Parts: sequence; structure tokens; C-alpha cells
Amino acid sequence: MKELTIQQKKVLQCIKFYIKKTGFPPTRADICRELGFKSPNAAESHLRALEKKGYITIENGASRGINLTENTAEKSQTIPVIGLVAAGSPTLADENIEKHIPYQESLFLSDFDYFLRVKGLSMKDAGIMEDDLVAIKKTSEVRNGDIVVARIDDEVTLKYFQSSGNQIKLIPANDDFEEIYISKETEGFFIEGKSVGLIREN
Amino acid sequence: MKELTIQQKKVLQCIKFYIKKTGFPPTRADICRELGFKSPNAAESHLRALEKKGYITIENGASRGINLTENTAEKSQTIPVIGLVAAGSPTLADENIEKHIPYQESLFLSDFDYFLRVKGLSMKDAGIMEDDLVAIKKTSEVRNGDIVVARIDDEVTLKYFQSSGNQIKLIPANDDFEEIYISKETEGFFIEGKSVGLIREN
DNA sequence: ATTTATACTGTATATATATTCAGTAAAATT
DNA sequence: AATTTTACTGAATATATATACAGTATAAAT
Repeated sequence: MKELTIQQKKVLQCIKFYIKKTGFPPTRADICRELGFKSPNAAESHLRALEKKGYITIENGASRGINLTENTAEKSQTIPVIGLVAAGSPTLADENIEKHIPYQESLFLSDFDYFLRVKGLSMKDAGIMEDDLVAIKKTSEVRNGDIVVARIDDEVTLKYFQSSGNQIKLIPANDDFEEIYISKETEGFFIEGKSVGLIREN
Repeated sequence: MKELTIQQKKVLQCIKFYIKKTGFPPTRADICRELGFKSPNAAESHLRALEKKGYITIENGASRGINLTENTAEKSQTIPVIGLVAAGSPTLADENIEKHIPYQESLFLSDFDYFLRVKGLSMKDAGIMEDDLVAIKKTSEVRNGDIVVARIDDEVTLKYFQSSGNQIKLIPANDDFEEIYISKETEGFFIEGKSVGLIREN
């Protein structure tokens, strides 16, 4: 599908948002109001461009006759599952994504950005087992006791977070593993996010 | 919510169908065409009746300004969460249902019937912690090693299943708990279902 | 017994809306 | 260098659409 310009993306977003809000598509005038255009023809031409590029269809003559194309319509959203590869940070780059699974708002109390496939048993006593999917919210704002995704250079781990002063302790939930002590300023150290939930497929 | 008449149901169905087909709500004239009315006022009055009864909302002055109410719109399916009450089997009776959570097909590999809210730590070493939601498929066909919902009279527990001959062993995943030995023919003993997945809300 | 709700036809109309035409200007493509 | 696409303003207009008003008739509720 042909790429959209920034303005065209804005118009498409505006249509989606309007439908979500009201339950029906916007008129040309509605789009102008939302995006600050002063002429209905501004909306009209953008709509025709979106139609030409296949993102919407327009029922000629019908009011609000805008229909999002299948590819365009928000499918039940999906969330990527990222494998915890031996070395390398969990990025959303395609090569790291195992698969996508359907996502439902309010599945967990907090929203989240991706699932992390757990390798190893370092968090076993927290009930996190091999191959579990941990829902991760990307954030660096974490509290003591949170289960966090920490990155040290290219090494990524899931551990309990404990901070005191300038020192951070990364605590495993398994006696067979060692605690990790690290300074906040250590180069190459990042908190990638925190766990907000878990899914296990038997 | 107040009951609908047969005609009102037809009109509501017509609206839903029209939206599904075109992506936007029908006009009064569209409804007349679909249902064979000869006056736009026929549609209008039905719409106002549906509005009054709370099945739709109408944006006055807007064309196609029909919006299906939350209850009216096809929700994503929901799955009940059942509390493991001290005594009593997990039935789908209203009084046992904690809440419903949105369900997405293919969330787990197998389909399932309800979530069981876990009480206690008897399955801790299997990574099943207090308050976890275990997805249960109602079935009595279980295999050795499955995690099953077993009922002995009014007592319900989640345990590993192990059968040999006529004897069944229900094995906890926690050294602090005892194994349970029981005969297949014991009165009041049932396998309610088995675990096919797990969700944890942090 | 009276009012209200249901279930329409039929006509009329203000206005909401799509859509065309005439421009301007900059950026991208050929 | 010429053409097309993008990104608009501004004005005009046919028509799509909501909606009110005037009826008719039956069923249900008060």
C-alpha cells in the first residue's frame, strides 16, 4: 500500500478518532473543524487522496459515506511477543518479534507495550516460569519491588528492582541465582520497563 | 433495559447490519428502503423509540447520527472469573462469578470456559501464585501431569493429576502440602476440568 | 374511559453535506 | 524544465437528510 504523507495520516487518524468518539464517520466540515482547515475542499481532496491510495472508500453522494478499508480499520489490536535473546536488548525490530497475539484493552489493569518470552528460571519463586509471557510496559519509572526488564549493555534480564541511594540491586526470585549490584550511573545500564502482568499458555 | 417490540428489533437489526455492510449508519430513507416503509417518519419514530429505550443515541441535526449504545453494540466476548470459594464447587451460578473479563479467541491454544481465581500456594512450584487466574476447560478427559480442578464433595482444589489403575493421586506443587490419594469410584469425587493457561494481573 | 405507545402514510422544508469550480503556492516527480 | 502531487482558501450549489406537521388505526397502559 502506498505511503501516506504526514497530513494524510493526520486526516486518517482524525477519521478513526471521530468514528471511535461518535460511532459514525465525519463530514468534510467535521474534518475541517478538527484539523483547523478553513475550506471543505481541503478535507475533500485529502479524502480523495486517501481513497486513491486505498486507505478508505467513499460512497459517492452519501453523507458521511467514508468507510475504512480492512487494512486500515483497527483490527482487534495485536501485541508483539519478543524473545529474550541471549544477547541483545528487546527492541521492537522485526527480527526480534516472535509473533503477535490479539490484545484486549483492560486485559490487565495497566496498559503495556509488548510481551516478553521468559527464558530461564531466575524468577521461579515469583511464579514466572520458562516460556511465560510477561506483559511489559515501557517505562523507566519503577518502584522498589517492581519486576523490571533491566539491560546491562547487551544483556537483558528480568529481576526484582531495589534501589537505595545511588545503588540498585537486581534481585532474582531463585536461590540458585546471584543478586546483581549496580550503580545508577553505570554506562550501558537501563531500565527498559516493568512487568504489569503475565500470560502462560499450557 | 426496556423490552423492544418486534418491529423495533427489526429496525435495530437493520441498523447493525447496515453499519456492518457500509461502515456508517443508515439514513431514515435507508431504513425505509431496507424494511419497506414508505414514509421516512416510520423510521424516525422507530429511531426515537429506540433512543427512548436506551438502545441507541441520536445526534440531533447530524446526518446518519445514530450511535449504538454500549450494551447494544456487539461486545467482544467475555469470560467469567470464578472465585475458589472455601466450600462449594465452581459453578457458573451468578453468585460465584467475580467479574467478566474480555476474551479474545486464540488467547490460549485451547479454548476454555472460565477463569478460576487461585487461593493459596499449593501450586506455587508450578508457578501458580495466589490470585492468579487459571483458564479452565471443562472436561473430565485429563492426562497424567495435567493441572486439574478436582472436586471432592464440596471441596475444590487445583492439583497435578496422576492416575494409575484405579487410584488417582492429586499432587500439589509445594512441599508444605500433602498429596491426596483417592479411588476413581469415590462418591462425590469429580474432575471438573483442566488448566489450559494462566493470567496474572500485577 | 382516557391516555399513551405502536405503527405506519404522505407532504413539506430548513439545513446539513458532498462536490464542483476557480485560485495560490510549494514540494516532489519525471 | 515541465508536470504532477500536495496542501490549502474561498465561494457556489444541487441534493441528501433530519425533522416537523397532519393524519389514520390498533394495541397497551393507567
